[in-house]
Amino acid sequence: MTVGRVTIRDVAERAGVSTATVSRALSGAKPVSPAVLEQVTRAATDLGYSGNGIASALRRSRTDTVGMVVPSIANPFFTALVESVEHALQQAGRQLFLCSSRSDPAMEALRLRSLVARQVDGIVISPVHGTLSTEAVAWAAGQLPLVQVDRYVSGVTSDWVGVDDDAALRLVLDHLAGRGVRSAAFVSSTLTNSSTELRVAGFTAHTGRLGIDVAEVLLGDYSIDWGREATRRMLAAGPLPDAVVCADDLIALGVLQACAEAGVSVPRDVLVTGFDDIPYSALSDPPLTTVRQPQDEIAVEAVRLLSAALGTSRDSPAYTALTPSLVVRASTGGGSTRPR
Amino acid sequence: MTVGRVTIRDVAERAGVSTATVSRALSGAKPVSPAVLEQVTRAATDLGYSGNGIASALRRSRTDTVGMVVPSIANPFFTALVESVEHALQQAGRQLFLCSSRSDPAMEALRLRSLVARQVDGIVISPVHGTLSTEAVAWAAGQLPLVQVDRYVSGVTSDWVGVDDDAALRLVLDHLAGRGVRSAAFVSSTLTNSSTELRVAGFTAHTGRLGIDVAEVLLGDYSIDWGREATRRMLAAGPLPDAVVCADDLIALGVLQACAEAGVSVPRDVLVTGFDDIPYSALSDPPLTTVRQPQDEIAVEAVRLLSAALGTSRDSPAYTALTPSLVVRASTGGGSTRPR
DNA sequence: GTGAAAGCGCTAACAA
DNA sequence: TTGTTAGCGCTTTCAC
Repeated sequence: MTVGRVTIRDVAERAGVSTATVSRALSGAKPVSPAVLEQVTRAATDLGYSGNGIASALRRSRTDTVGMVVPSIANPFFTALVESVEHALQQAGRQLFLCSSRSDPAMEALRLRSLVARQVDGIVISPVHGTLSTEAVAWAAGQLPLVQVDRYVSGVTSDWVGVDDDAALRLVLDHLAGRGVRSAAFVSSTLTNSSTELRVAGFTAHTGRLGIDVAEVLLGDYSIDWGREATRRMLAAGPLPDAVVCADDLIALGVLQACAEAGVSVPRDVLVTGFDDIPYSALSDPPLTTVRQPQDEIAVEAVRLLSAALGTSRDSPAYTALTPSLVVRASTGGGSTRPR
Repeated sequence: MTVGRVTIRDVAERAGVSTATVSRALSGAKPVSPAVLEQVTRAATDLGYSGNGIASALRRSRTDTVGMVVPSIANPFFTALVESVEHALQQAGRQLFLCSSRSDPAMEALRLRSLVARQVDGIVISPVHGTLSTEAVAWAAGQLPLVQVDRYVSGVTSDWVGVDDDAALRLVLDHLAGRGVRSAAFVSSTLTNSSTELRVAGFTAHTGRLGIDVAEVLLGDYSIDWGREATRRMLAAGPLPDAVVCADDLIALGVLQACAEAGVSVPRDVLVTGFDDIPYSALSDPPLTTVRQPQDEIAVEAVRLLSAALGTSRDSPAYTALTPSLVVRASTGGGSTRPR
């Protein structure tokens, strides 16, 4: 039911003061005499006054709201990141306006335009695409403070916070080498964003360093379906390598499922690793060895950078790569150092 | 970098017309001569004009934005629902402002106040608590159109869309009875919201009808951890019943994990069922028999009801319970009707 | 089809 | 400490 909205004037009249005083009393921005404060508070609650954030935002030209754009909210990695960011913002008295770009650069551009039009104070974004996202992200970064997380597009002057992908692949491949792996395939998304590129590069570099044979590099998208599909293709083409390294946990879960369907035993016949450590990676059959991202730290750092940017005009951009860790589970033979 | 914002006046000056004309040209609300349209469009793009949604919202007193409040965005059921709602809204030219209440009524009240202050056009909410959420939800429903989804609080005059929980439990228990189950436990969240209550009631009613012995009803929260914990308690207390019925998939995944740890075989020693059909329920060990919610339909109907409410002042509230379906997987012995 | 002008609800100078 | 006043940027009558 839409009731005729009660405005600050109604409260002012009832309290017998000016609207300015009501504003000051309710916001607590300027001192107000105790008696008046009492009057105003009474009047406001009596009338059920709840303020008009739009009018306030227009006048103050700030909304105390930060926009966040992620490629997907169905991916548990991003939902965890979103929760962390929301939590960090709350400490700073800000709200989060969340948008999903559905891995579509056009949708992403739309979301960015809309966030800028809505005058959010800043933006946290994990861009969809390494190049197709550039224009929109660069434009938005020119309008207001913007921090990229997890992924970044090149050619945009903005802060970035994410994980050290090279270090992550080093952890994974050192671990696999220790398990006696001599050949490995990499299942990833298409090379359309920075972290994917860095992971593929890391895979190539560290297999090279360790003398592990690169059986195959399959590029699709970050989904369970793609992991399943990629595995079917590999199985159709011949025997699997010693290990299948995946660029995220969803892909790895799909790989595990396809292996189970095909009667391929993990870890006996093949070792499988994921990336992100989403909650479900501990529950699969077998549980998944994976790279844990410090998403809480990523979120805190992103919010810190944004808050800093809200004050100053422009510092030189900060690129912060946080250190990942390896979670060893049964999909690579578990915690014991049993040789294969 | 915050550039001095370009306003409608800048565009008007450059195009040599009035601000009114610019507004009409850009919004397409009123007809404008082709020549002027061209001029204005040029000027706008030249200057990189992007409009001020706040000012527009204040003037038009509508934001074309709908707020959504869910208990958790970590729960895949809610993220799927959110994606569906977002998609449905997009068709209607509206945006979604998403908030998580983190299963906390106080946080929920905060979010609702904030959404109302931000003048969203309407609200879609899945309330945290059957009684503790009432005040805030009722207040918000008094301010603007509001639709409850999945769960509802009693005592609030608003539309509701969800699933028929009684029918769902009938599906589950008929299936289990067909598998020869004579005793069953129910693992759920505490009875603090409508759908939980209805699921427990459905469990009680249909076990009674089928002559299935109710071994235990354990109440905690909707999480993997609680499912694991509840199972450990049952195992500590004695042998498990023939089946463990869970109020959602997260709980069921926890139950499966605890069974695996304890060396209890599913489905040989015990049958397990979930609720929601989240993506990971097909990937667990064993894959989970579960109730599929028609979340796309729920979302579409919720948005339809909201759109209707935006026009009219008040219809009598609609309670829409959609029909669920059963997805049979290995955790209850799979699709075959192999008797136990 | 276009312009002038009023004003959405609020807050920040500036006076008093 | 409080009131008066002037807008924030936009849309929308109301004239022309």
